[in-house]
Amino acid sequence: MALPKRMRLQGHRTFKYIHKNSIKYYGKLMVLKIAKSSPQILESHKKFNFANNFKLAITISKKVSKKSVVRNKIRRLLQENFLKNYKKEYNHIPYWVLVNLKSGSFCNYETELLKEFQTLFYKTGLLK
RNA sequence: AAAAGCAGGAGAGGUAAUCGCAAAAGAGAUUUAUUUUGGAAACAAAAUAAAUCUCUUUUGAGGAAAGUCCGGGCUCCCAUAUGGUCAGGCUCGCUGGGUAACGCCCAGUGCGGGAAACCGCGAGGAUAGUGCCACAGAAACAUACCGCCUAAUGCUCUAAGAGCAUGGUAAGGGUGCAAAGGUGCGGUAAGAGCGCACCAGUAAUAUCGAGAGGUAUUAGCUAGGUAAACCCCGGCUGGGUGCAAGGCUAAGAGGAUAUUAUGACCAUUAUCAAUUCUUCUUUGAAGCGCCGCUUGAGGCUGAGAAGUAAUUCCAGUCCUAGAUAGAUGAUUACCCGCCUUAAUCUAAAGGUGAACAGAACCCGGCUUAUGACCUGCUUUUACUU
RNA sequence: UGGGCCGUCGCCAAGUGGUAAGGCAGCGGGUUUUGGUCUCGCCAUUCCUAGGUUCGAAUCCUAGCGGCCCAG
Repeated sequence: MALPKRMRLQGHRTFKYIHKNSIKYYGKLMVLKIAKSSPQILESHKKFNFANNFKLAITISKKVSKKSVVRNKIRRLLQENFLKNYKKEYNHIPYWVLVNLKSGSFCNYETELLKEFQTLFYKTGLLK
């Protein structure tokens, strides 16, 4: 399971925008950053219809593990878990979410990761 | 026989289905814009373009994609007619060949290791010059500490002879990683390639080889090590920049240069417009919005041809990832392989599909990582003779 | 993706081929009724790892491992 293209965040500017103007929710292993969508940024991508959608991105730093295989596995795990709880009605929530994994060893704590991910999402109150 | 370790080899499970992701192609639907046709008009139809959605088909990571250590392609900037020379750079440095090129590969030579099979080698020059060689030692490159010698010369004592000086020596001792080729015999006052035999090297000649070199003969010809110290010799090489290279798509302002035009005979200077180059600013953006972006020194097959081989040539066939906060995942079934249970065998049940690891402009190498399998070697344990 | 720097005792470090300085910490002794201060002694053996050059490498050369920083 992977995210379809319309739900991904794209482009340098969007990430700059989120880093500047966002509400942050801290956990032990990760940080959630949430911002209202600003579809003006995406006009240059020439995809007008989905600019207002709910969008998500997951970033994992090299400090988590140096091997890109491990980082890919973690990303897929989180995306799968997100898509299981996701419904089509949520499509029209105009928010962008960025999940930032901090440094640390994740290899043994897969279940803990997923728990944190869900509790943090519950805190934000976006998906009900 | 089993286990462990080391080295090398080929290879990196297959087929089908469901859900999900990416790219390409095709079909359909919706919306918007433009054009054409019909019409008095409303509008209708068709075509094209853009955006979105749905469906179908095809395709979708590696041997190292890694490290970024070399060599290229491609790219722009600087220099430049072309060629040569010099500087700089180079872990380039036995010979011949291969390659687009290489510091890579193949074959040979020499040396080192080994009983052998075989394995390894950065392998030009130390009489072109300079530097360094701690401690020790007389001395680290040309000297004499302890020694050895009185054959020669001088002096003293004097019967032979002894002592001292001038000397002669590099055999012995000691020092050290290293001390004027080594061992033995002769020779000598004592010694010394001073002479001889054998061994190591060097040079000349002859001969074999395409060459590095090999073999033989002759000549006493033999002055430490270090160039992975500077350096010398030969060889190669324009310098930088790396796809975040570079190019394209809005508007405005300034600068530079040349050409054309105007006025003047010309030059110079001034003005204006266009082109070109370039800098800055603005806007949501001008770093993947689009191109570069994947057909290339390409892959596969051929007991094809040439060659010892690397490799090249020929024929046939195929198009087989192009993402951009970054697609390749999950589940199930069968086959195949392995393991365990059980065991005379067959059959059966269960488990497992791993290790290293993820394309980011593209190729050729090198290096490093790697489970199970095959081959070889070593060690340990058990059994038999 | 590209580029640069570094690795020496538990910590901070000096060391440009010839026995690996020094400080802090630690351990032991002395001084003190006891502790601190002071003082004396001890403490690197694989200089991140593996090869090579050399008579001899922390240092020179090659390959790897690890850490930090910069560009955007």
